[in-house]
Amino acid sequence: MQNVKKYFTEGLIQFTILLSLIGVRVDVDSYLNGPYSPLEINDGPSSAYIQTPFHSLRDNWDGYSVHPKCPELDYFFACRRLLDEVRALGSPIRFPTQLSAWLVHQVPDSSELREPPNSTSNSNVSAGLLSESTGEEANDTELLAVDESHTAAQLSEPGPFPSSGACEIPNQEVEELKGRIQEYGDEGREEPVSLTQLALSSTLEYEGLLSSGAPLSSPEDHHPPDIDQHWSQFLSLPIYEFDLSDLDTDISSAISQDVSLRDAMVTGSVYDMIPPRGGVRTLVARQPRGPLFRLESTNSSNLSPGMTTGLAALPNAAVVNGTRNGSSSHGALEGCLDEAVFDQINLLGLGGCLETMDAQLLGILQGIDPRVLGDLDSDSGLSLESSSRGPDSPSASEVSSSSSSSFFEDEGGATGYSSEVDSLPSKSIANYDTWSPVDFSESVWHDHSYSSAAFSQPSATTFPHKAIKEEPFSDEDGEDDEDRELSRDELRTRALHVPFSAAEIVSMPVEEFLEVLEGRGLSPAQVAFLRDIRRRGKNKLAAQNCRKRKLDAITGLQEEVERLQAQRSRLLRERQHTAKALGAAGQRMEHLSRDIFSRLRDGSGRPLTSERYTLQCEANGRVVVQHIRRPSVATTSAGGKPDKRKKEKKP
DNA sequence: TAGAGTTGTCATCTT
DNA sequence: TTAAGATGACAACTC
Repeated sequence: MQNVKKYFTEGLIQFTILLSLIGVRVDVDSYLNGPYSPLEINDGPSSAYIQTPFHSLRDNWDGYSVHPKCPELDYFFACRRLLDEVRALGSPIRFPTQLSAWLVHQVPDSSELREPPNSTSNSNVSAGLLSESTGEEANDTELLAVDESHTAAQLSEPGPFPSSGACEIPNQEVEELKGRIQEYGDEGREEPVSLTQLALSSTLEYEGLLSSGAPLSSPEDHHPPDIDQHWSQFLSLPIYEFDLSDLDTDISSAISQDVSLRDAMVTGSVYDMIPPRGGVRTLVARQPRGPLFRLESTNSSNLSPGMTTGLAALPNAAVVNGTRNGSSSHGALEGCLDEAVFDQINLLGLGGCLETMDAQLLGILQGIDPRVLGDLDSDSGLSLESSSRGPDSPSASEVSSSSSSSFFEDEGGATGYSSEVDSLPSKSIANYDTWSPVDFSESVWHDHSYSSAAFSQPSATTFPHKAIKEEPFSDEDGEDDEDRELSRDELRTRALHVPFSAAEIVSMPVEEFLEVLEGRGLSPAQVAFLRDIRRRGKNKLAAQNCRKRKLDAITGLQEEVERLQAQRSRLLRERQHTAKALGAAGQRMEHLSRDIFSRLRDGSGRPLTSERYTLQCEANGRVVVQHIRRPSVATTSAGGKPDKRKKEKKP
């Protein structure tokens, strides 16, 4: 209340002084009804424009003077500052910025603030203002003194500037302002919603805040919930809301896109089920992803016997646990996983008999659509090329012929269409059973660090190789089918009578591999060959992983680009919205100016016109009526100098 | 048949 | 020093 009295007293004194200086008569009694009446009429020169920075005005928000340490000079500096600002308010371009300073705090109308600050409301407000102004001019003489006091008090209400987030206004003042706005609105001349849109001081300032990333003051501490909501919707929060919403969006989109990505570049999740060796599970480089499991679980219902055999070779616990672990982070896929697990368990039940698989089951294998096998191969991290090397593959004969021609033929370039995994049920396995003292079923589960899909596929090596040899995948020439199913290294392995398959050589731990090299009495050629096989196999997987990572990176960057584009478009919309709000505020300011001028009278009792006078808002919320000095009237400006000095000295 | 995509391999570098 | 992994480049192949 002391602040109110202070402003009242100061305003009244200034008002009286200024009136005496310019000779404008104002019905002072009307202002005595209101608590605030710092309406001043300044007739001083306004040639110079001085920009008033927001930060320099912060000391005035709570009614403090410019120099709180010098109370005795408050009045002097306040008046001087007031006059300076009045002079500085000559540029109409600048007024919107100052306008926002006080309009921000007079907006709060609960009913209106709940409206989203959309362009529709702005346009409506603008239209309403225009229509009101026309009708109001005709009713100038009917205005009441009480209304004048309210209007003047409303305009003179001291308030914070938006540069600090407009959070300093007390709730009491907010409520008071609400009442005034409502009272003013009851006259059918106001739509506070337009003022709420002035929360943005200017588009540039808003962009500056956005670009600088400076957190806008949270309105939560001082504003009613409706104001908070409005602010969060309209002003600063978009920055954070963008991020959060975009983050959510990105996550969801990333997941959805991940599905397609995984489908496009499926890797062998089957191998994630490989039980750990020595209790350490390291085959997790190919992360078990939801879409991958979904894909496999979906396919599990249509699993071919080939897949069945592959899964059958997996220990039950390993399959279940591996699947569970892999799906731990994909709760939404658990249903599919359960289905997949049950399918796999069922298949495992079948797989238990696979060790004694006979020609009857292999006959089923013959009925497998090669494309299905190809899909299974594609699901593995390692390309098995079975899809391209099916019985119907046109290149099969070529590979077969080339590979059968010479095992030591130097095949430069890509030989990626040789199937190593398909070669597993091959002669090398037979040789392995004959030669290798190492338990193959154990070596298959060697948990090598590199995530190979292909080398867990050796579960297929649990096939009775004899049966496979007896029952090739194709009913065509059996020998050619076998050969073309073998990779180059596998064929070489067979040729060299190496007691290991290429898959084993690659998948076995380095210690074991060294033991093989040293303890087998292999010839130097065989040793070099085994090293080459191992190197190529590992490099093949490394290349696959590398490509997968590259694709992931590309996908991630694409998602980032999409997210940033969406954010940019949203910011552009916000800027448009802000520009509209600013325009509406300007129209409203014009309307209010006309309203005030229609209530003011000069010394001869004539109403003030906007052509001769202009309203300027000060930092402390006071409104000053300033006489417009036209450049053409040079003598007037010369004569105005003494007035200015007088005004400056008067206080 | 040209071109894009896939895959294996090699060479090289880094860890 | 060696093994393993990562990655660019190339070639073969498929579609």
